[in-house]
Amino acid sequence: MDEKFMAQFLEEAAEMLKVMGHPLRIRIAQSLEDGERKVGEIAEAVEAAQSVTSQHLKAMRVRGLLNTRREATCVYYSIARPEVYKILDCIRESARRAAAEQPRAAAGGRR
Amino acid sequence: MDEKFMAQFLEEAAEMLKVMGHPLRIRIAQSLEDGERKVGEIAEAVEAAQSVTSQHLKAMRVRGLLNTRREATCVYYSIARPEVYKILDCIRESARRAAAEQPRAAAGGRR
DNA sequence: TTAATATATTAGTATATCTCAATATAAGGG
DNA sequence: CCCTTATATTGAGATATACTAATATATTAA
Repeated sequence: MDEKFMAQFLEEAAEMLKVMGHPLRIRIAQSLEDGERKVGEIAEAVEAAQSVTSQHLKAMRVRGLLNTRREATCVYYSIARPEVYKILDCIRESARRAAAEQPRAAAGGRR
Repeated sequence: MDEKFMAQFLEEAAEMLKVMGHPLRIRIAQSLEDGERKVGEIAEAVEAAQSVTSQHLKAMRVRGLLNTRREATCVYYSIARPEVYKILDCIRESARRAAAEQPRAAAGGRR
């Protein structure tokens, strides 16, 4: 790969990570892991306002992370790139490690 | 894992991704993949000013992604968390995919 | 103590991001 | 056409981030 390609690719990779670097957007991605969902369903799943959810969905879509499909008045979003699953896996693995280090908190045990 | 733990973990995971979501910080991480390096070496490797490099290193350190070790006047940084390697792998895989889709650009072939 | 080297911090400014509330658009039903 | 439902966009204000240039700190050597 030549330098220009690599430099530009780095920019895009960074964008992708940055977009995934938001709690709500991670939850949105998680809510789409089992397949496509309507905006309303996603908003409910992540417990965020419709407007906020829509904005985050757009941020993920314009960077190519999500696909959309319209059906009547509803818009269905789905995961468009394998990187999204990879990142979710990475997060889960990280959570497992964190849980192993903080067993009480992770188990919900009282202090 | 209880909800509070999960919510807090999500915050931290998001922070981690967000920190990695910067081209220079990705390059810094790459420059540390084979082991620890001094700040000056890192700055040279990523072609950034000392001040800028130091600031980004700090951002990564305070989030627990990097460790430091002082030796005389030099400070050595190293990767502290497995997630960093994971993310770099994810990026490389993504680059491979992108290269497969854009063979000319990726190969540096002329137009 | 002073100088030299390596690294860190600060201040200032520009830009980006997030959230909220309100409003706009799109599609279908009556 | 008007109304309803679903989604998208906009504007405002608050906060965060990035970069530059300058300065401060730490460690060692002389």
